[in-house]
Amino acid sequence: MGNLCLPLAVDEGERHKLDQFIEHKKPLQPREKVFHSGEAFTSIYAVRSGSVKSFCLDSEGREQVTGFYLPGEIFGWDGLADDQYQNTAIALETTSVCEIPYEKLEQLGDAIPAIKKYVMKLISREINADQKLIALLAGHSAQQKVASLLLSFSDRLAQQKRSPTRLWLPMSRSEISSYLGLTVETVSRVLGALQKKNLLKVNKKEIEILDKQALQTLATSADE
Amino acid sequence: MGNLCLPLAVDEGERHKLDQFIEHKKPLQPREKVFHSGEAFTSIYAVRSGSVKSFCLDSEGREQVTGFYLPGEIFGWDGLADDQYQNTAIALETTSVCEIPYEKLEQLGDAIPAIKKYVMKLISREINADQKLIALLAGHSAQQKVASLLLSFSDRLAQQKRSPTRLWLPMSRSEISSYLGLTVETVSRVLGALQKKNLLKVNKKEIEILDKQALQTLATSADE
DNA sequence: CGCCGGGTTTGACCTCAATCAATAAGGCTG
DNA sequence: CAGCCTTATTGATTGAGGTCAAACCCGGCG
Repeated sequence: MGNLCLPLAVDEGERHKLDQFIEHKKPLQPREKVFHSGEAFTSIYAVRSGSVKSFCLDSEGREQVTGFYLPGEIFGWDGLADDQYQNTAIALETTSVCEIPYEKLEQLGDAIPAIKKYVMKLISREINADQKLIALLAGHSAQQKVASLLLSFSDRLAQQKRSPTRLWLPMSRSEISSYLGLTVETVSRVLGALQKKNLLKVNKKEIEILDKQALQTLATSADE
Repeated sequence: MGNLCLPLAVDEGERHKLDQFIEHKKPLQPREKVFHSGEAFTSIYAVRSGSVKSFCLDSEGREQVTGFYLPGEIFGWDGLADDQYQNTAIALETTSVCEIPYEKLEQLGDAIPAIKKYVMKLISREINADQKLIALLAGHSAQQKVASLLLSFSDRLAQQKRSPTRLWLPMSRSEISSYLGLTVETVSRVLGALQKKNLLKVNKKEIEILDKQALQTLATSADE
Protein backbone atom coordinates (compact mmCIF):
# COMPACT_ATOMS: atom_id res chain seq x y z
CA MET A 1 0.00 0.00 0.00
CA GLY A 2 1.37 3.35 -1.03
CA ASN A 3 2.13 6.02 1.50
CA LEU A 4 -0.73 8.45 1.82
CA CYS A 5 0.97 10.97 4.06
CA LEU A 6 2.62 13.11 1.45
CA PRO A 7 0.86 12.90 -1.89
CA LEU A 8 3.88 13.74 -3.98
CA ALA A 9 4.48 13.50 -7.65
CA VAL A 10 7.63 11.51 -7.19
CA ASP A 11 8.62 8.18 -8.65
CA GLU A 12 8.62 4.83 -6.88
CA GLY A 13 12.24 4.96 -5.80
CA GLU A 14 11.89 8.42 -4.36
CA ARG A 15 8.71 7.48 -2.60
CA HIS A 16 10.52 4.58 -1.02
CA LYS A 17 13.25 6.88 0.32
CA LEU A 18 10.57 9.05 1.79
CA ASP A 19 8.64 6.19 3.30
CA GLN A 20 11.57 4.91 5.25
CA PHE A 21 11.72 8.09 7.27
CA ILE A 22 8.08 8.45 8.01
CA GLU A 23 6.88 6.87 11.16
CA HIS A 24 3.33 5.60 11.12
CA LYS A 25 2.48 6.01 14.73
CA LYS A 26 0.05 3.81 16.53
CA PRO A 27 -3.49 5.19 16.69
CA LEU A 28 -4.06 7.96 19.18
CA GLN A 29 -6.87 7.86 21.66
CA PRO A 30 -9.32 10.77 21.80
CA ARG A 31 -7.72 13.66 23.75
CA GLU A 32 -4.26 12.14 23.40
CA LYS A 33 -1.49 14.66 22.71
CA VAL A 34 0.56 14.67 19.55
CA PHE A 35 2.86 17.34 20.94
CA HIS A 36 2.50 20.03 23.52
CA SER A 37 3.34 23.71 23.67
CA GLY A 38 6.97 24.25 24.57
CA GLU A 39 8.14 20.81 23.46
CA ALA A 40 11.20 20.73 21.21
CA PHE A 41 10.29 20.81 17.53
CA THR A 42 11.33 17.68 15.71
CA SER A 43 8.65 16.74 13.26
CA ILE A 44 5.62 17.76 11.35
CA TYR A 45 2.60 15.49 11.29
CA ALA A 46 0.08 14.40 8.71
CA VAL A 47 -3.38 13.26 9.69
CA ARG A 48 -4.01 9.81 8.27
CA SER A 49 -7.44 9.26 9.75
CA GLY A 50 -9.45 10.97 12.44
CA SER A 51 -8.86 14.61 13.31
CA VAL A 52 -6.68 16.89 15.38
CA LYS A 53 -7.03 20.30 16.95
CA SER A 54 -4.24 22.69 17.82
CA PHE A 55 -4.55 25.31 20.50
CA CYS A 56 -2.59 27.58 22.78
CA LEU A 57 -3.37 28.94 26.21
CA ASP A 58 -3.59 32.66 26.84
CA SER A 59 -2.24 34.40 29.91
CA GLU A 60 -5.41 33.53 31.85
CA GLY A 61 -5.15 29.87 30.91
CA ARG A 62 -8.09 29.98 28.54
CA GLU A 63 -7.78 27.77 25.52
CA GLN A 64 -7.59 29.40 22.11
CA VAL A 65 -8.12 26.88 19.31
CA THR A 66 -5.94 27.77 16.32
CA GLY A 67 -6.72 24.99 13.90
CA PHE A 68 -8.57 21.82 13.03
CA TYR A 69 -6.83 19.24 10.88
CA LEU A 70 -8.52 16.53 8.84
CA PRO A 71 -7.10 13.52 6.98
CA GLY A 72 -4.49 14.54 4.43
CA GLU A 73 -3.67 17.78 6.24
CA ILE A 74 -0.36 18.69 7.81
CA PHE A 75 0.24 20.37 11.14
CA GLY A 76 3.15 21.26 13.36
CA TRP A 77 4.76 24.09 11.38
CA ASP A 78 4.30 26.45 14.29
CA GLY A 79 7.31 24.87 15.96
CA LEU A 80 9.79 25.71 13.24
CA ALA A 81 10.49 29.38 13.98
CA ASP A 82 11.68 28.92 17.53
CA ASP A 83 12.51 25.21 17.53
CA GLN A 84 9.65 24.50 19.86
CA TYR A 85 5.96 24.01 19.26
CA GLN A 86 3.85 27.04 20.09
CA ASN A 87 0.62 25.10 20.12
CA THR A 88 -0.50 21.90 21.71
CA ALA A 89 -2.04 19.37 19.32
CA ILE A 90 -4.44 16.68 20.45
CA ALA A 91 -6.56 14.05 18.75
CA LEU A 92 -10.26 14.86 18.67
CA GLU A 93 -11.21 11.23 18.15
CA THR A 94 -9.39 7.98 17.57
CA THR A 95 -6.80 9.23 15.14
CA SER A 96 -3.74 8.04 13.35
CA VAL A 97 -1.00 10.40 12.26
CA CYS A 98 2.28 10.09 10.40
CA GLU A 99 5.28 11.65 12.02
CA ILE A 100 7.64 13.21 9.51
CA PRO A 101 10.98 14.19 11.07
CA TYR A 102 11.78 17.65 9.81
CA GLU A 103 15.52 17.05 9.73
CA LYS A 104 15.02 14.07 7.44
CA LEU A 105 12.60 15.96 5.29
CA GLU A 106 15.17 18.70 4.82
CA GLN A 107 17.87 16.22 3.84
CA LEU A 108 15.51 14.58 1.43
CA GLY A 109 14.65 17.96 -0.01
CA ASP A 110 18.32 18.51 -0.80
CA ALA A 111 18.35 15.32 -2.80
CA ILE A 112 14.97 15.62 -4.48
CA PRO A 113 13.97 19.12 -5.62
CA ALA A 114 10.32 18.12 -6.02
CA ILE A 115 10.16 17.39 -2.33
CA LYS A 116 11.73 20.65 -1.35
CA LYS A 117 9.27 22.53 -3.54
CA TYR A 118 6.39 20.62 -2.05
CA VAL A 119 7.48 21.34 1.49
CA MET A 120 7.55 25.04 0.75
CA LYS A 121 4.04 24.84 -0.64
CA LEU A 122 2.86 23.07 2.48
CA ILE A 123 4.25 25.71 4.80
CA SER A 124 2.91 28.57 2.79
CA ARG A 125 -0.52 26.95 2.67
CA GLU A 126 -0.55 27.22 6.45
CA ILE A 127 0.12 30.95 6.04
CA ASN A 128 -2.73 31.32 3.59
CA ALA A 129 -5.09 29.34 5.81
CA ASP A 130 -4.17 31.49 8.80
CA GLN A 131 -4.74 34.67 6.83
CA LYS A 132 -8.12 33.45 5.69
CA LEU A 133 -9.00 32.86 9.31
CA ILE A 134 -7.77 36.34 10.23
CA ALA A 135 -10.08 37.85 7.63
CA LEU A 136 -12.96 35.73 8.92
CA LEU A 137 -12.39 36.70 12.52
CA ALA A 138 -11.83 40.37 11.86
CA GLY A 139 -14.74 41.29 9.69
CA HIS A 140 -17.66 38.89 10.00
CA SER A 141 -20.79 38.21 11.99
CA ALA A 142 -21.45 35.09 14.04
CA GLN A 143 -23.60 33.64 11.24
CA GLN A 144 -20.92 34.27 8.66
CA LYS A 145 -18.26 32.69 10.84
CA VAL A 146 -20.24 29.52 11.49
CA ALA A 147 -21.36 29.24 7.87
CA SER A 148 -17.77 29.68 6.68
CA LEU A 149 -16.54 26.97 9.01
CA LEU A 150 -19.14 24.51 7.79
CA LEU A 151 -18.32 25.30 4.18
CA SER A 152 -14.63 24.89 4.87
CA PHE A 153 -15.30 21.46 6.33
CA SER A 154 -17.48 20.60 3.40
CA ASP A 155 -14.75 21.53 0.92
CA ARG A 156 -12.11 19.62 2.82
CA LEU A 157 -14.27 16.52 3.00
CA ALA A 158 -14.83 16.80 -0.72
CA GLN A 159 -11.06 16.75 -1.21
CA GLN A 160 -11.04 13.43 0.61
CA LYS A 161 -13.76 12.19 -1.73
CA ARG A 162 -16.18 12.08 1.15
CA SER A 163 -19.66 13.48 1.10
CA PRO A 164 -19.52 17.27 1.20
CA THR A 165 -23.10 17.57 2.47
CA ARG A 166 -23.24 15.12 5.34
CA LEU A 167 -20.62 16.11 7.84
CA TRP A 168 -19.73 14.88 11.27
CA LEU A 169 -18.04 17.51 13.43
CA PRO A 170 -15.40 15.84 15.56
CA MET A 171 -15.02 18.81 17.90
CA SER A 172 -17.28 20.17 20.63
CA ARG A 173 -19.32 23.35 20.39
CA SER A 174 -16.92 24.89 22.83
CA GLU A 175 -13.97 24.17 20.54
CA ILE A 176 -15.82 25.62 17.59
CA SER A 177 -16.66 28.74 19.54
CA SER A 178 -13.06 29.25 20.62
CA TYR A 179 -11.85 28.84 17.06
CA LEU A 180 -14.38 31.37 15.76
CA GLY A 181 -14.06 33.86 18.59
CA LEU A 182 -17.62 33.33 19.80
CA THR A 183 -19.33 31.73 22.79
CA VAL A 184 -20.82 28.24 22.94
CA GLU A 185 -24.30 29.71 23.23
CA THR A 186 -23.91 31.79 20.11
CA VAL A 187 -22.66 28.84 18.09
CA SER A 188 -25.60 26.79 19.28
CA ARG A 189 -28.07 29.55 18.47
CA VAL A 190 -26.63 30.15 15.01
CA LEU A 191 -26.84 26.45 14.19
CA GLY A 192 -30.43 26.51 15.40
CA ALA A 193 -31.22 29.54 13.27
CA LEU A 194 -29.64 28.05 10.17
CA GLN A 195 -31.67 24.92 10.73
CA LYS A 196 -34.86 26.93 11.07
CA LYS A 197 -34.07 28.59 7.73
CA ASN A 198 -33.75 25.09 6.26
CA LEU A 199 -30.14 25.56 5.25
CA LEU A 200 -28.99 22.80 7.59
CA LYS A 201 -30.17 19.77 9.41
CA VAL A 202 -28.44 19.63 12.78
CA ASN A 203 -28.36 16.53 14.91
CA LYS A 204 -25.76 16.87 17.62
CA LYS A 205 -22.46 16.58 15.79
CA GLU A 206 -24.02 15.43 12.55
CA ILE A 207 -24.71 18.28 10.18
CA GLU A 208 -26.37 17.96 6.83
CA ILE A 209 -26.00 20.88 4.47
CA LEU A 210 -29.34 21.31 2.72
CA ASP A 211 -28.66 24.49 0.78
CA LYS A 212 -25.00 25.04 0.10
CA GLN A 213 -25.70 27.90 -2.27
CA ALA A 214 -27.59 29.87 0.36
CA LEU A 215 -24.92 29.12 2.94
CA GLN A 216 -22.27 30.52 0.65
CA THR A 217 -24.27 33.66 0.01
CA LEU A 218 -24.73 34.07 3.72
CA ALA A 219 -21.04 33.50 4.42
CA THR A 220 -19.76 36.03 1.94
CA SER A 221 -22.42 38.69 1.59
CA ALA A 222 -23.79 41.19 4.03
CA ASP A 223 -26.36 39.56 6.30
CA GLU A 224 -29.89 38.71 5.18
CA MET B 1 27.99 49.56 3.28
CA GLY B 2 26.84 46.12 4.30
CA ASN B 3 23.52 44.77 3.15
CA LEU B 4 20.82 45.23 5.77
CA CYS B 5 18.08 43.29 4.07
CA LEU B 6 18.89 39.85 5.39
CA PRO B 7 20.81 40.00 8.62
CA LEU B 8 22.56 36.69 8.20
CA ALA B 9 25.43 35.15 10.01
CA VAL B 10 27.33 34.46 6.83
CA ASP B 11 30.84 35.41 5.86
CA GLU B 12 31.86 38.18 3.51
CA GLY B 13 32.02 36.07 0.38
CA GLU B 14 28.61 34.58 0.98
CA ARG B 15 27.16 37.96 1.71
CA HIS B 16 28.50 39.17 -1.61
CA LYS B 17 26.78 36.33 -3.45
CA LEU B 18 23.58 37.26 -1.75
CA ASP B 19 23.94 40.94 -2.42
CA GLN B 20 24.25 40.50 -6.13
CA PHE B 21 20.76 39.08 -6.34
CA ILE B 22 19.00 41.56 -4.19
CA GLU B 23 17.58 44.52 -5.95
CA HIS B 24 17.48 47.70 -3.95
CA LYS B 25 14.48 49.33 -5.47
CA LYS B 26 14.05 53.05 -5.75
CA PRO B 27 12.03 54.59 -2.93
CA LEU B 28 8.29 54.08 -3.11
CA GLN B 29 5.89 56.96 -2.78
CA PRO B 30 3.17 56.78 -0.12
CA ARG B 31 0.32 54.55 -1.38
CA GLU B 32 2.53 53.05 -4.10
CA LYS B 33 2.08 49.31 -4.64
CA VAL B 34 4.82 46.78 -4.07
CA PHE B 35 2.69 44.02 -5.53
CA HIS B 36 -1.00 43.45 -5.96
CA SER B 37 -3.33 40.58 -5.29
CA GLY B 38 -3.31 38.08 -8.16
CA GLU B 39 0.10 39.13 -9.49
CA ALA B 40 2.53 36.31 -10.20
CA PHE B 41 4.76 35.54 -7.22
CA THR B 42 8.41 36.19 -7.95
CA SER B 43 9.98 37.72 -4.89
CA ILE B 44 9.77 38.41 -1.24
CA TYR B 45 10.51 41.89 0.04
CA ALA B 46 12.33 43.37 3.00
CA VAL B 47 11.45 46.78 4.34
CA ARG B 48 14.58 48.92 4.42
CA SER B 49 12.99 52.12 5.65
CA GLY B 50 9.43 53.35 5.95
CA SER B 51 6.55 50.92 6.30
CA VAL B 52 4.20 48.71 4.33
CA LYS B 53 0.72 47.33 4.83
CA SER B 54 -0.72 44.23 3.21
CA PHE B 55 -4.41 43.71 2.68
CA CYS B 56 -6.96 41.75 0.74
CA LEU B 57 -10.45 42.63 -0.39
CA ASP B 58 -13.46 40.63 0.71
CA SER B 59 -16.37 39.72 -1.52
CA GLU B 60 -17.99 43.11 -0.88
CA GLY B 61 -14.80 44.95 -1.80
CA ARG B 62 -14.05 45.97 1.76
CA GLU B 63 -10.40 46.11 2.66
CA GLN B 64 -9.10 43.69 5.26
CA VAL B 65 -5.63 44.66 6.48
CA THR B 66 -3.57 41.54 7.18
CA GLY B 67 -0.24 42.99 8.22
CA PHE B 68 1.97 45.97 8.89
CA TYR B 69 5.66 45.67 8.13
CA LEU B 70 8.42 47.82 9.60
CA PRO B 71 12.12 48.14 8.71
CA GLY B 72 13.90 44.80 8.89
CA GLU B 73 10.71 42.81 8.35
CA ILE B 74 9.95 40.56 5.43
CA PHE B 75 6.68 40.29 3.52
CA GLY B 76 5.35 38.55 0.44
CA TRP B 77 5.25 34.93 1.61
CA ASP B 78 1.53 34.77 0.95
CA GLY B 79 2.29 34.37 -2.74
CA LEU B 80 4.25 31.17 -2.41
CA ALA B 81 1.48 28.60 -2.02
CA ASP B 82 -0.33 29.38 -5.26
CA ASP B 83 2.41 31.22 -7.17
CA GLN B 84 0.50 34.44 -6.92
CA TYR B 85 0.22 37.02 -4.19
CA GLN B 86 -2.97 36.79 -2.18
CA ASN B 87 -2.58 40.23 -0.69
CA THR B 88 -1.82 43.62 -2.09
CA ALA B 89 1.10 45.42 -0.44
CA ILE B 90 1.46 49.18 -0.47
CA ALA B 91 3.82 51.69 1.12
CA LEU B 92 2.30 53.62 4.00
CA GLU B 93 4.84 56.41 3.66
CA THR B 94 7.94 57.08 1.58
CA THR B 95 9.48 53.65 1.80
CA SER B 96 12.35 51.72 0.38
CA VAL B 97 12.27 47.96 0.05
CA CYS B 98 14.68 45.28 -1.13
CA GLU B 99 13.33 42.84 -3.64
CA ILE B 100 14.65 39.33 -3.12
CA PRO B 101 13.85 37.00 -6.03
CA TYR B 102 12.60 33.79 -4.53
CA GLU B 103 14.12 31.62 -7.25
CA LYS B 104 17.55 33.04 -6.54
CA LEU B 105 17.07 32.69 -2.84
CA GLU B 106 16.27 29.02 -3.30
CA GLN B 107 19.36 28.43 -5.44
CA LEU B 108 21.46 30.22 -2.88
CA GLY B 109 19.94 28.10 -0.17
CA ASP B 110 21.14 25.00 -1.98
CA ALA B 111 24.69 26.32 -1.89
CA ILE B 112 24.67 27.80 1.59
CA PRO B 113 22.82 25.80 4.26
CA ALA B 114 22.77 28.76 6.66
CA ILE B 115 20.67 30.67 4.18
CA LYS B 116 18.23 27.85 3.67
CA LYS B 117 17.80 27.52 7.39
CA TYR B 118 17.26 31.23 7.74
CA VAL B 119 14.64 31.30 5.01
CA MET B 120 12.67 28.61 6.77
CA LYS B 121 12.80 30.59 9.99
CA LEU B 122 11.52 33.66 8.18
CA ILE B 123 8.54 31.85 6.71
CA SER B 124 7.61 30.19 9.92
CA ARG B 125 7.84 33.49 11.77
CA GLU B 126 5.07 34.70 9.51
CA ILE B 127 3.01 31.70 10.66
CA ASN B 128 3.65 32.51 14.29
CA ALA B 129 2.81 36.16 13.78
CA ASP B 130 -0.44 35.24 12.04
CA GLN B 131 -1.37 32.86 14.82
CA LYS B 132 -0.69 35.51 17.42
CA LEU B 133 -3.03 37.79 15.53
CA ILE B 134 -5.67 35.05 15.38
CA ALA B 135 -5.53 34.68 19.14
CA LEU B 136 -5.77 38.45 19.54
CA LEU B 137 -8.75 38.75 17.22
CA ALA B 138 -10.61 35.77 18.60
CA GLY B 139 -10.52 36.34 22.31
CA HIS B 140 -9.89 39.95 23.24
CA SER B 141 -11.64 43.22 23.91
CA ALA B 142 -11.15 46.40 21.94
CA GLN B 143 -8.84 47.77 24.64
CA GLN B 144 -6.76 44.63 24.65
CA LYS B 145 -6.47 44.66 20.88
CA VAL B 146 -5.33 48.26 20.69
CA ALA B 147 -2.96 47.90 23.63
CA SER B 148 -1.45 44.78 22.07
CA LEU B 149 -0.90 46.53 18.76
CA LEU B 150 0.87 49.43 20.43
CA LEU B 151 3.05 47.06 22.43
CA SER B 152 3.86 45.10 19.31
CA PHE B 153 4.98 48.30 17.61
CA SER B 154 6.97 49.25 20.64
CA ASP B 155 8.81 45.93 20.66
CA ARG B 156 9.50 46.06 16.97
CA LEU B 157 10.86 49.59 17.20
CA ALA B 158 13.09 48.45 20.04
CA GLN B 159 14.50 45.77 17.74
CA GLN B 160 15.48 48.55 15.38
CA LYS B 161 17.18 50.36 18.27
CA ARG B 162 14.60 53.10 18.06
CA SER B 163 12.72 54.51 21.00
CA PRO B 164 10.15 52.00 22.24
CA THR B 165 8.10 54.65 23.99
CA ARG B 166 7.73 57.38 21.39
CA LEU B 167 6.07 55.89 18.36
CA TRP B 168 4.78 57.32 15.14
CA LEU B 169 2.00 55.26 13.60
CA PRO B 170 2.38 55.34 9.83
CA MET B 171 -1.12 54.01 9.17
CA SER B 172 -4.52 55.62 9.48
CA ARG B 173 -7.05 54.87 12.20
CA SER B 174 -9.11 53.14 9.57
CA GLU B 175 -6.25 50.79 8.73
CA ILE B 176 -5.71 50.02 12.39
CA SER B 177 -9.39 49.28 12.86
CA SER B 178 -9.47 46.93 9.89
CA TYR B 179 -6.41 45.08 11.17
CA LEU B 180 -7.91 44.68 14.64
CA GLY B 181 -11.45 43.89 13.53
CA LEU B 182 -12.89 47.07 15.04
CA THR B 183 -14.36 50.32 13.76
CA VAL B 184 -12.52 53.64 13.41
CA GLU B 185 -14.66 55.12 16.14
CA THR B 186 -13.81 52.39 18.60
CA VAL B 187 -10.08 52.71 17.95
CA SER B 188 -10.35 56.43 18.47
CA ARG B 189 -12.33 56.02 21.67
CA VAL B 190 -9.95 53.42 23.08
CA LEU B 191 -6.96 55.64 22.41
CA GLY B 192 -8.82 58.46 24.13
CA ALA B 193 -9.61 56.25 27.11
CA LEU B 194 -6.03 55.04 27.44
CA GLN B 195 -4.89 58.63 27.33
CA LYS B 196 -7.34 59.62 30.04
CA LYS B 197 -5.93 56.80 32.18
CA ASN B 198 -2.47 58.33 31.64
CA LEU B 199 -1.11 55.22 29.97
CA LEU B 200 -0.55 57.07 26.70
CA LYS B 201 -0.10 60.49 25.27
CA VAL B 202 -1.85 60.63 21.91
CA ASN B 203 -1.20 63.35 19.40
CA LYS B 204 -2.58 62.41 16.03
CA LYS B 205 -0.21 59.70 14.81
CA GLU B 206 2.35 60.31 17.51
CA ILE B 207 1.89 58.06 20.51
CA GLU B 208 3.93 58.17 23.64
CA ILE B 209 3.71 55.18 25.92
CA LEU B 210 3.71 56.52 29.46
CA ASP B 211 3.09 53.30 31.37
CA LYS B 212 4.21 50.24 29.50
CA GLN B 213 3.74 48.02 32.49
CA ALA B 214 0.08 48.94 32.85
CA LEU B 215 -0.47 48.57 29.13
CA GLN B 216 0.91 45.05 29.24
CA THR B 217 -1.31 44.15 32.16
CA LEU B 218 -4.27 45.53 30.30
CA ALA B 219 -3.35 43.68 27.11
CA THR B 220 -2.99 40.28 28.72
CA SER B 221 -5.29 40.22 31.71
CA ALA B 222 -9.05 40.37 31.99
CA ASP B 223 -10.28 43.97 31.83
CA GLU B 224 -10.02 46.31 34.80
C1' DC C 1 -6.67 84.63 3.94
C1' DG C 2 -10.70 81.81 3.78
C1' DC C 3 -12.74 77.91 1.82
C1' DC C 4 -12.93 73.33 1.05
C1' DG C 5 -12.16 68.08 1.98
C1' DG C 6 -10.18 64.28 4.02
C1' DG C 7 -9.25 62.06 8.44
C1' DT C 8 -10.36 62.07 13.25
C1' DT C 9 -12.85 62.77 17.38
C1' DT C 10 -16.97 62.98 20.07
C1' DG C 11 -21.86 62.14 21.10
C1' DA C 12 -26.43 59.66 21.05
C1' DC C 13 -28.47 55.60 20.12
C1' DC C 14 -29.07 50.71 18.97
C1' DT C 15 -27.91 45.97 18.06
C1' DC C 16 -25.60 41.76 18.17
C1' DA C 17 -23.47 38.69 20.77
C1' DA C 18 -21.91 37.93 25.76
C1' DT C 19 -23.49 36.80 30.13
C1' DC C 20 -26.30 34.67 33.46
C1' DA C 21 -29.48 31.11 34.38
C1' DA C 22 -32.31 27.18 33.72
C1' DT C 23 -33.39 23.04 31.36
C1' DA C 24 -32.52 19.06 28.53
C1' DA C 25 -29.97 15.24 26.67
C1' DG C 26 -26.64 11.87 26.70
C1' DG C 27 -22.91 9.00 28.47
C1' DC C 28 -20.67 6.55 32.60
C1' DT C 29 -20.44 4.39 36.78
C1' DG C 30 -22.01 2.00 40.66
C1' DC D 1 -31.65 1.38 36.44
C1' DA D 2 -30.62 5.41 39.26
C1' DG D 3 -27.56 9.07 39.89
C1' DC D 4 -24.25 12.13 38.22
C1' DC D 5 -21.54 14.82 35.27
C1' DT D 6 -20.48 16.84 31.00
C1' DT D 7 -22.22 19.02 26.84
C1' DA D 8 -25.86 21.28 24.38
C1' DT D 9 -29.88 24.02 23.93
C1' DT D 10 -32.99 27.68 25.04
C1' DG D 11 -34.50 31.90 27.40
C1' DA D 12 -33.92 36.56 29.64
C1' DT D 13 -31.05 40.35 30.28
C1' DT D 14 -26.97 43.20 29.75
C1' DG D 15 -23.31 45.55 27.76
C1' DA D 16 -19.43 46.32 24.53
C1' DG D 17 -18.91 47.90 20.43
C1' DG D 18 -21.28 49.17 16.02
C1' DT D 19 -23.94 52.69 13.54
C1' DC D 20 -25.38 57.18 12.46
C1' DA D 21 -24.58 61.96 12.77
C1' DA D 22 -22.32 66.10 13.96
C1' DA D 23 -18.29 68.72 15.02
C1' DC D 24 -13.50 69.35 14.72
C1' DC D 25 -8.90 69.71 13.04
C1' DC D 26 -5.50 70.58 9.80
C1' DG D 27 -3.30 70.86 5.33
C1' DG D 28 -3.81 72.36 0.53
C1' DC D 29 -5.11 75.72 -2.65
C1' DG D 30 -7.58 79.29 -5.10
